[in-house]
Amino acid sequence: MGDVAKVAGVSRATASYALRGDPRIVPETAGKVRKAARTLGYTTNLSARSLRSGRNGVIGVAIFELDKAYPSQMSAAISKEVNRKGLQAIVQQTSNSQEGEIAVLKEVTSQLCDGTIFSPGQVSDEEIRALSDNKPMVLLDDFSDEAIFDTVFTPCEAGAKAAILHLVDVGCRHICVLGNSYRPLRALGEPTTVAGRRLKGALEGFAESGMAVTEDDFVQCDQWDFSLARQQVHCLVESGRSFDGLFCMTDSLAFGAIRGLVDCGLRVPDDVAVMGFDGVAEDEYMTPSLSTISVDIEDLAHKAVSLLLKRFEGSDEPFVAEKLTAKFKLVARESTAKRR
Amino acid sequence: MGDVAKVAGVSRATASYALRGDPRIVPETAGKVRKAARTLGYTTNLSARSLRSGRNGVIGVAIFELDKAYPSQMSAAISKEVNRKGLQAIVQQTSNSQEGEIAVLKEVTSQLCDGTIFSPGQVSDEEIRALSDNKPMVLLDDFSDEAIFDTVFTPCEAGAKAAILHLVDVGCRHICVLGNSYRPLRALGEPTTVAGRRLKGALEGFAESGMAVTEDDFVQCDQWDFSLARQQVHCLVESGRSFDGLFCMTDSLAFGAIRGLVDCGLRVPDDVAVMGFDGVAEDEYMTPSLSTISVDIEDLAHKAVSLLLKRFEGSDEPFVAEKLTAKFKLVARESTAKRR
DNA sequence: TTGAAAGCGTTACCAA
DNA sequence: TTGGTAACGCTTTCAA
Repeated sequence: MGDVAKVAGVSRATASYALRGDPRIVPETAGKVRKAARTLGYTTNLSARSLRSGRNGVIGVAIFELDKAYPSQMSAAISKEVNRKGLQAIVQQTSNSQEGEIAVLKEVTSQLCDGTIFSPGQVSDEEIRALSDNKPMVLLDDFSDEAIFDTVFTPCEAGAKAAILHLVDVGCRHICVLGNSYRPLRALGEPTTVAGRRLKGALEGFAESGMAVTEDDFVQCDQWDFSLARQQVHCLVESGRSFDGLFCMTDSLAFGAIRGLVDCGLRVPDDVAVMGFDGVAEDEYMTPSLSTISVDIEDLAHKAVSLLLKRFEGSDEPFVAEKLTAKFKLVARESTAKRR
Repeated sequence: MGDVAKVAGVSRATASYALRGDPRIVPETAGKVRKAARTLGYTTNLSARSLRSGRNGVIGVAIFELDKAYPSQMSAAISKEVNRKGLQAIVQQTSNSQEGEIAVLKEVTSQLCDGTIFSPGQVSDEEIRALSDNKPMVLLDDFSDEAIFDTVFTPCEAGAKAAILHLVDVGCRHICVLGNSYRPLRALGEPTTVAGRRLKGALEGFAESGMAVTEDDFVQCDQWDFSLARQQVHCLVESGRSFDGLFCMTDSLAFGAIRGLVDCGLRVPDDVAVMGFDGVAEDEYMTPSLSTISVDIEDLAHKAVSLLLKRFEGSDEPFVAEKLTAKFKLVARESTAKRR
C-alpha cells in the first residue's frame, strides 16, 4: 500500500481511506489512488485488515454435511446471496460432530470471518457464544428456547402438517411417517429438534383430518439418509403393515423409501403415495417425480444474510434475538398422483 | 499471548515457540505454557499469524458449483481428507463464472489460505499463477498442456471407454452419447476439456468394439444439468432415432436422460440401457439404479491433498508439476441390466 | 482534507 | 534454551 500511496502522491493513510471509499477524500484524490492501485495490481491484505480492524468482508457458513443435497443446495444459496451483497462466503462442514462444530467455529469461522451463519447440532447456545468471539452469528433451525442469537427456521410444523393433509387429500387412508418415532401430541410441547417439530406438524395434520394413528405408523431414523430409509421401509413392508401413504421427513429419506418400496414390489403412487420434505433439485427428475414440501431456500438465504448484515451495523438498543421462518410451497408431483 | 506468557512465567517468544511445539523448548516449559493457555482459554489469532508468518493451517477448496451432487460430494471428501491431516478446509463456489473464479482466488483463497485446491473453468493457468500469490495450488482437471501446477485428473478417457465397452457388453447395438457433439477421433488430439476427454474415451470404446457411429449419435449439452438432458433426450427420441444404449457424460445428465426416456414411454434398461459417469451417492437409490463410472473421490481427495502438502514442505529442486489421475470403478446396476 | 504515528497479535531473528 | 525486539500491512486517532 505504501507503493500505491507513493505513486498516487499521497500518504498511506489517505490511500487507505480512498480505497475504501471514505467520503472524506475528495473524488479527484480517490481517483488517483484507485488508478495507482490498479496499475500496481494491488490487493488489500485481508489478514492485516482483519488484524487491525476486525473486519474483512468474509462471511462464514458452517453446515453439517456438504455431501448431502439439501445442505449443499442451501449453502450454495447462502453463498450466492452473500455475493449479491458484495461480500464473500466461505463454507465449512462440521461433519455433524461436536468436535467438528467446535473446530470450525473456534479455529476458522470466528477468526477469519466477520460473522457466521451456523447450523448447530451438537453444541449448546452458550458454547456457541463462547466460541463466537462476540461476532455476529445467525443460527439455522436452533429450536432451543434461549434467545441469544438471531435464528432462521425451516417451516417444520406448517410444512409437515401440509404434507399430511395433502396425502389425505389425494385419498390416502392409512399413512405412515418416516423419520421420527411417535409421541402423543399433548406430550410433545415445543420440541427442540427438527425431527420433533416435523413430528408435531404431522400429528397436527392427522388431528385436523380426523385420521387415527398408532405408534407403529411412525418409524424412527437416526440418520436421515438413503440407505437407512430403504432398510426401514423393507422392515415396514415385511411387518405386514398395510399403508397407502408415506410422509418422509426429508427428501433423502423419501428417495431411499421409494427405492425400498420398489424393492418390495410396491408401486408409487398407486400402492403407496410418497411425500418428501426439503425440495431439492433432484425431486423433479426422479421416477416417479417426488411430491414435497419445498422450502424456499432463496428466502431462507435472504433472511439469514439480512439478519447478519443488520448486526454488522451495530445498534445502541439492547440485543433482542430475531426469529424468522422461511417460506415453503407444497409441490405435488407424480409420487402423490393417486388414481382415486 | 502476553497473558499466557506471564502466567507461565516465560517471555512471549517462548510462549509462541512452545505453543507450536518447537523442539527447542524443553518439555517442562512447554507443558507450563500449554497449561496456562488452556486455563486462560487462549486461541491463536489466525490473522496475526497469517500476517506475520504467511501460514495459518487453512486450505481452500474452490469448486464451480456447490449445489450439484458431484462437486459437493467431492468438496466434502477433500474437506475430510484435509481434516484428517490436522488442517482446516474452507470451500467456496466460483459459480462457474470468470468473475467468480477471480474473486474467490484473489479476495479469499490466496489471502486466507496456505494453499488451494482449485477446479478452474474460465481462467488460464497464467492468470491463476498471478492470482495465487505464489502459494501452493493444486488444480483439478486442468487439461491445458502448461505444466505450471500440480494437477489431479478424473479418469475421463479410461472411464468413458469402459462405459461404452460395458454398454456393448450388455448387448447394445446402437449407442448414443449425451454431453458433447461428435468430432472424429483422429481430429481430436489431446482435448483440453473434460467433455473432450470423455468424448475421446467414448470414441476409443467404439473403435475397440468395432461399432460404427455417426455424427447424429452425439448430443451436445452446454450445461451438464438435469433439465437440459431431459430436453435433449426428448428431441433425440422425437427425431425418430432408434437406439438401445445411452452413455451420459455425468450422472446428472443420466438422471435427466432417464427421466426424459420415461417421459417418452421408453423403459430403462429394456428399451434403452443407460450409463452415467461420476458415481454420486444417489445413483444406487434411483429407479432404476444407475450404472456408472464411479470416480474414487477418496482417492482423488487423497492425491490432491498430498500434492498440496508436499509443496508446503518446500524443496530446493526445480519445480516440476506432478500429474496424477484418480482411480475409478465401473459399477453395473439396473440401468444396464438388459435381458439379452 | 490530509499526514504522522501508534498499534492490532504474532513470529523470527539475533543475542544472551 | 530462552528473551528482547523488530517487523508483517493495515486502520484509525489525533493534529495540522
